[in-house]
Amino acid sequence: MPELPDVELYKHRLDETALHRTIAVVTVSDARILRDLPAAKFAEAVEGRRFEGSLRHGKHLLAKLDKGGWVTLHFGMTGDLVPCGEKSDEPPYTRVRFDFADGGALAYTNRRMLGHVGLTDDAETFLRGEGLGPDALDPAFDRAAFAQALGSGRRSLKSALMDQAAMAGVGNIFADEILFQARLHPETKVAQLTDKQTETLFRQTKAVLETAIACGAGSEQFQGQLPQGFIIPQRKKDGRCPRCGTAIGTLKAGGRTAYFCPNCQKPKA
DNA sequence: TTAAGTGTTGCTCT
DNA sequence: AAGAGCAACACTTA
Repeated sequence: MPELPDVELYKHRLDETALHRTIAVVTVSDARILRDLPAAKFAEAVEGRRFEGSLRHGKHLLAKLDKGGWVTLHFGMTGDLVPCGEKSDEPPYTRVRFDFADGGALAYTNRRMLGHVGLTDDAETFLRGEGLGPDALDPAFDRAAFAQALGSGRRSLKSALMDQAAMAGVGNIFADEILFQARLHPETKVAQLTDKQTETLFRQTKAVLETAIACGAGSEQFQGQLPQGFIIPQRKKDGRCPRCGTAIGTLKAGGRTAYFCPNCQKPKA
Protein backbone atom coordinates (compact mmCIF):
# COMPACT_ATOMS: atom_id res chain seq x y z
CA MET A 1 0.00 0.00 0.00
CA PRO A 2 2.43 2.56 1.15
CA GLU A 3 2.79 5.81 -0.69
CA LEU A 4 2.76 9.15 1.09
CA PRO A 5 -0.91 9.06 2.18
CA ASP A 6 -0.62 5.51 3.49
CA VAL A 7 2.50 6.32 5.49
CA GLU A 8 0.70 9.36 6.90
CA LEU A 9 -1.95 7.00 8.26
CA TYR A 10 0.76 4.80 9.78
CA LYS A 11 2.16 7.90 11.45
CA HIS A 12 -1.25 8.62 12.97
CA ARG A 13 -1.42 5.05 14.25
CA LEU A 14 2.01 5.33 15.79
CA ASP A 15 1.20 8.70 17.36
CA GLU A 16 -2.09 7.46 18.79
CA THR A 17 -1.00 4.08 20.07
CA ALA A 18 2.70 4.18 20.81
CA LEU A 19 3.88 7.62 21.83
CA HIS A 20 5.27 8.11 25.36
CA ARG A 21 4.91 4.44 26.28
CA THR A 22 7.91 2.49 27.47
CA ILE A 23 8.99 -0.19 25.01
CA ALA A 24 9.74 -3.23 27.11
CA VAL A 25 10.66 -5.78 24.46
CA VAL A 26 11.65 -5.59 20.81
CA THR A 27 11.22 -8.78 18.82
CA VAL A 28 12.90 -9.07 15.44
CA SER A 29 11.39 -12.13 13.82
CA ASP A 30 13.16 -11.66 10.49
CA ALA A 31 16.48 -9.86 10.72
CA ARG A 32 16.72 -9.36 6.95
CA ILE A 33 14.54 -6.29 7.35
CA LEU A 34 17.37 -4.69 9.37
CA ARG A 35 19.91 -5.34 6.60
CA ASP A 36 23.37 -5.04 8.15
CA LEU A 37 22.23 -3.98 11.59
CA PRO A 38 22.43 -6.84 14.10
CA ALA A 39 19.06 -7.55 15.70
CA ALA A 40 20.60 -7.49 19.16
CA LYS A 41 21.98 -4.03 18.56
CA PHE A 42 18.62 -2.76 17.35
CA ALA A 43 16.79 -4.24 20.33
CA GLU A 44 19.36 -2.87 22.75
CA ALA A 45 18.94 0.64 21.34
CA VAL A 46 15.15 0.59 21.64
CA GLU A 47 14.26 -1.52 24.69
CA GLY A 48 13.58 0.61 27.74
CA ARG A 49 13.11 3.69 25.57
CA ARG A 50 9.95 5.54 24.55
CA PHE A 51 8.95 7.08 21.25
CA GLU A 52 8.49 10.75 21.97
CA GLY A 53 7.62 11.99 18.50
CA SER A 54 7.44 11.04 14.86
CA LEU A 55 8.17 12.50 11.48
CA ARG A 56 7.12 11.51 8.00
CA HIS A 57 9.05 12.50 4.90
CA GLY A 58 7.76 11.10 1.64
CA LYS A 59 7.30 7.38 2.19
CA HIS A 60 9.64 7.26 5.19
CA LEU A 61 8.49 7.29 8.81
CA LEU A 62 10.87 8.11 11.66
CA ALA A 63 10.12 7.63 15.34
CA LYS A 64 12.15 9.68 17.82
CA LEU A 65 13.58 7.90 20.85
CA ASP A 66 13.48 9.68 24.20
CA LYS A 67 17.20 9.41 24.87
CA GLY A 68 18.23 10.49 21.38
CA GLY A 69 18.29 8.82 17.99
CA TRP A 70 15.49 7.61 15.75
CA VAL A 71 13.99 4.38 14.51
CA THR A 72 13.57 4.55 10.72
CA LEU A 73 10.75 2.71 8.99
CA HIS A 74 10.34 2.19 5.27
CA PHE A 75 7.54 0.04 3.91
CA GLY A 76 8.35 -0.98 0.36
CA MET A 77 5.30 -2.25 -1.47
CA THR A 78 3.82 -4.45 1.22
CA GLY A 79 4.72 -2.90 4.56
CA ASP A 80 2.25 -1.90 7.25
CA LEU A 81 2.24 -0.69 10.83
CA VAL A 82 -0.40 -2.32 12.98
CA PRO A 83 -1.23 -1.88 16.66
CA CYS A 84 -1.97 -5.24 18.22
CA GLY A 85 -2.56 -6.91 21.54
CA GLU A 86 -0.79 -9.99 22.74
CA LYS A 87 1.14 -12.40 20.54
CA SER A 88 -2.00 -14.29 19.68
CA ASP A 89 -3.33 -11.55 17.44
CA GLU A 90 -0.04 -10.58 15.89
CA PRO A 91 -0.62 -9.93 12.18
CA PRO A 92 0.98 -12.14 9.50
CA TYR A 93 4.46 -11.19 8.25
CA THR A 94 5.34 -9.30 11.39
CA ARG A 95 9.07 -8.65 11.10
CA VAL A 96 9.55 -6.37 14.09
CA ARG A 97 7.33 -6.04 17.13
CA PHE A 98 7.50 -3.40 19.84
CA ASP A 99 5.90 -4.60 23.08
CA PHE A 100 4.97 -1.92 25.59
CA ALA A 101 5.58 -2.22 29.30
CA ASP A 102 1.92 -1.48 30.03
CA GLY A 103 0.57 -3.98 27.49
CA GLY A 104 -0.15 -4.15 23.81
CA ALA A 105 2.28 -3.84 20.95
CA LEU A 106 3.00 -2.24 17.63
CA ALA A 107 3.82 -4.56 14.73
CA TYR A 108 5.82 -3.68 11.62
CA THR A 109 4.76 -6.14 8.94
CA ASN A 110 6.16 -6.65 5.47
CA ARG A 111 5.16 -9.55 3.26
CA ARG A 112 7.67 -9.10 0.49
CA MET A 113 10.53 -7.79 2.61
CA LEU A 114 10.94 -4.84 0.29
CA GLY A 115 11.49 -2.28 2.98
CA HIS A 116 13.77 -1.48 5.84
CA VAL A 117 13.83 -0.83 9.55
CA GLY A 118 16.87 0.83 11.05
CA LEU A 119 18.40 3.36 13.40
CA THR A 120 19.82 6.78 12.83
CA ASP A 121 21.29 9.43 15.09
CA ASP A 122 19.94 12.36 13.15
CA ALA A 123 16.78 12.59 11.05
CA GLU A 124 18.05 15.30 8.72
CA THR A 125 21.23 13.42 7.99
CA PHE A 126 19.29 10.23 7.35
CA LEU A 127 16.88 11.83 4.92
CA ARG A 128 19.69 13.55 3.09
CA GLY A 129 21.48 10.23 2.85
CA GLU A 130 18.40 8.66 1.28
CA GLY A 131 18.61 11.26 -1.44
CA LEU A 132 15.05 12.47 -0.98
CA GLY A 133 13.65 15.64 -2.43
CA PRO A 134 11.18 17.83 -0.53
CA ASP A 135 8.10 16.13 0.90
CA ALA A 136 5.27 16.57 -1.59
CA LEU A 137 2.90 17.87 1.12
CA ASP A 138 5.35 20.21 2.82
CA PRO A 139 3.75 23.69 2.72
CA ALA A 140 7.17 25.03 1.74
CA PHE A 141 6.96 22.86 -1.35
CA ASP A 142 5.10 25.51 -3.33
CA ARG A 143 4.39 26.06 -6.97
CA ALA A 144 7.86 27.38 -7.71
CA ALA A 145 9.53 24.51 -5.89
CA PHE A 146 7.27 22.08 -7.75
CA ALA A 147 8.24 23.49 -11.13
CA GLN A 148 11.87 23.28 -10.14
CA ALA A 149 11.46 19.68 -8.99
CA LEU A 150 9.92 18.64 -12.30
CA GLY A 151 13.00 19.97 -14.02
CA SER A 152 13.09 21.14 -17.58
CA GLY A 153 14.00 17.82 -19.09
CA ARG A 154 12.66 15.46 -21.67
CA ARG A 155 11.44 13.04 -19.05
CA SER A 156 7.79 12.04 -18.77
CA LEU A 157 5.46 13.52 -16.19
CA LYS A 158 4.90 10.10 -14.68
CA SER A 159 8.57 9.44 -14.04
CA ALA A 160 9.10 12.98 -12.75
CA LEU A 161 6.25 12.65 -10.24
CA MET A 162 7.57 9.30 -9.00
CA ASP A 163 11.18 10.44 -8.70
CA GLN A 164 11.81 10.51 -4.95
CA ALA A 165 14.86 12.71 -5.45
CA ALA A 166 12.71 15.32 -7.16
CA MET A 167 9.80 15.20 -4.70
CA ALA A 168 9.23 12.59 -2.03
CA GLY A 169 6.02 10.63 -1.57
CA VAL A 170 4.31 9.96 -4.90
CA GLY A 171 4.34 6.38 -6.19
CA ASN A 172 2.77 4.51 -9.07
CA ILE A 173 -0.85 4.59 -7.93
CA PHE A 174 -1.07 8.21 -6.89
CA ALA A 175 0.93 9.36 -9.89
CA ASP A 176 -1.83 7.84 -12.04
CA GLU A 177 -4.50 9.63 -10.01
CA ILE A 178 -2.73 12.98 -10.12
CA LEU A 179 -2.30 12.75 -13.89
CA PHE A 180 -5.92 11.71 -14.34
CA GLN A 181 -7.20 14.63 -12.28
CA ALA A 182 -4.92 17.00 -14.17
CA ARG A 183 -6.06 15.41 -17.48
CA LEU A 184 -2.52 14.89 -18.62
CA HIS A 185 -1.18 11.85 -20.48
CA PRO A 186 1.47 9.98 -18.46
CA GLU A 187 4.02 10.19 -21.27
CA THR A 188 3.70 13.95 -21.67
CA LYS A 189 7.17 15.45 -21.39
CA VAL A 190 7.83 17.99 -18.67
CA ALA A 191 9.05 20.47 -21.26
CA GLN A 192 5.69 20.28 -23.07
CA LEU A 193 3.70 21.69 -20.16
CA THR A 194 2.19 25.12 -20.44
CA ASP A 195 2.37 27.31 -17.34
CA LYS A 196 -1.30 26.67 -16.76
CA GLN A 197 -0.82 22.89 -16.96
CA THR A 198 2.09 23.07 -14.51
CA GLU A 199 -0.18 24.99 -12.15
CA THR A 200 -2.92 22.38 -12.52
CA LEU A 201 -0.49 19.52 -11.98
CA PHE A 202 0.83 21.21 -8.85
CA ARG A 203 -2.64 21.77 -7.42
CA GLN A 204 -3.75 18.22 -8.21
CA THR A 205 -0.60 16.76 -6.64
CA LYS A 206 -1.49 18.42 -3.35
CA ALA A 207 -5.23 17.82 -3.67
CA VAL A 208 -5.01 14.12 -4.52
CA LEU A 209 -2.61 13.38 -1.67
CA GLU A 210 -4.69 15.39 0.82
CA THR A 211 -7.92 13.77 -0.33
CA ALA A 212 -6.38 10.32 -0.03
CA ILE A 213 -5.30 11.04 3.55
CA ALA A 214 -8.76 12.35 4.40
CA CYS A 215 -10.30 9.19 2.92
CA GLY A 216 -8.16 6.89 5.04
CA ALA A 217 -5.48 5.76 2.60
CA GLY A 218 -3.83 2.61 3.82
CA SER A 219 -6.96 1.28 5.46
CA GLU A 220 -9.16 -1.55 4.24
CA GLN A 221 -12.10 0.56 3.14
CA PHE A 222 -9.98 3.23 1.49
CA GLN A 223 -11.16 2.82 -2.10
CA GLY A 224 -14.79 2.92 -1.06
CA GLN A 225 -14.23 6.24 0.70
CA LEU A 226 -12.81 8.01 -2.32
CA PRO A 227 -14.94 10.70 -3.92
CA GLN A 228 -16.67 9.98 -7.21
CA GLY A 229 -14.40 10.80 -10.08
CA PHE A 230 -11.26 9.08 -8.87
CA ILE A 231 -9.59 6.64 -11.23
CA ILE A 232 -7.91 4.52 -8.54
CA PRO A 233 -10.87 2.12 -8.11
CA GLN A 234 -10.78 1.61 -11.89
CA ARG A 235 -7.13 0.56 -11.99
CA LYS A 236 -8.06 -2.94 -13.00
CA LYS A 237 -9.04 -5.04 -15.96
CA ASP A 238 -12.23 -3.72 -17.56
CA GLY A 239 -11.99 -0.43 -15.66
CA ARG A 240 -14.01 2.51 -16.96
CA CYS A 241 -13.22 6.20 -16.82
CA PRO A 242 -15.36 7.69 -14.02
CA ARG A 243 -15.69 10.85 -16.05
CA CYS A 244 -16.57 9.67 -19.58
CA GLY A 245 -16.98 5.90 -19.39
CA THR A 246 -14.17 5.13 -21.83
CA ALA A 247 -12.31 1.88 -21.23
CA ILE A 248 -9.22 2.53 -19.13
CA GLY A 249 -5.97 2.13 -21.04
CA THR A 250 -2.60 0.96 -19.78
CA LEU A 251 0.97 1.47 -20.82
CA LYS A 252 4.34 0.52 -19.38
CA ALA A 253 6.66 3.18 -18.10
CA GLY A 254 9.78 2.42 -16.17
CA GLY A 255 8.67 -1.14 -15.59
CA ARG A 256 5.42 0.03 -13.98
CA THR A 257 1.93 -0.01 -15.38
CA ALA A 258 0.23 3.34 -15.87
CA TYR A 259 -3.57 3.34 -15.97
CA PHE A 260 -5.18 6.30 -17.73
CA CYS A 261 -8.19 7.39 -19.73
CA PRO A 262 -7.29 7.56 -23.43
CA ASN A 263 -10.10 10.05 -23.96
CA CYS A 264 -9.56 12.46 -21.06
CA GLN A 265 -5.78 12.20 -21.10
CA LYS A 266 -4.85 12.63 -24.72
CA PRO A 267 -1.17 12.52 -25.64
CA LYS A 268 0.47 15.86 -26.41
CA ALA A 269 -0.41 17.62 -29.63
C1' DT B 1 1.86 -22.50 -14.45
C1' DT B 2 3.05 -17.94 -15.53
C1' DA B 3 2.85 -13.22 -14.66
C1' DA B 4 2.17 -9.16 -12.38
C1' DG B 5 2.50 -6.15 -8.42
C1' DT B 6 1.46 0.06 -4.11
C1' DG B 7 9.21 0.36 -3.99
C1' DT B 8 14.11 0.88 -4.62
C1' DT B 9 18.73 -0.04 -6.37
C1' DG B 10 22.17 -0.85 -9.52
C1' DC B 11 23.75 -1.76 -14.06
C1' DT B 12 23.54 -1.14 -19.17
C1' DC B 13 22.53 1.26 -23.33
C1' DT B 14 21.67 5.39 -25.97
C1' DA C 1 25.01 13.20 -19.03
C1' DA C 2 20.19 12.50 -18.44
C1' DG C 3 16.92 9.23 -19.00
C1' DA C 4 14.95 4.69 -20.37
C1' DG C 5 14.93 -0.32 -19.74
C1' DC C 6 15.63 -4.26 -17.02
C1' DA C 7 16.77 -7.58 -13.42
C1' DA C 8 16.82 -8.38 -8.62
C1' DC C 9 14.86 -8.55 -3.99
C1' DA C 10 10.48 -12.06 -1.69
C1' DC C 11 6.05 -13.69 -1.78
C1' DT C 12 1.09 -13.95 -3.01
C1' DT C 13 -2.66 -14.02 -6.08
C1' DA C 14 -5.06 -13.94 -10.57
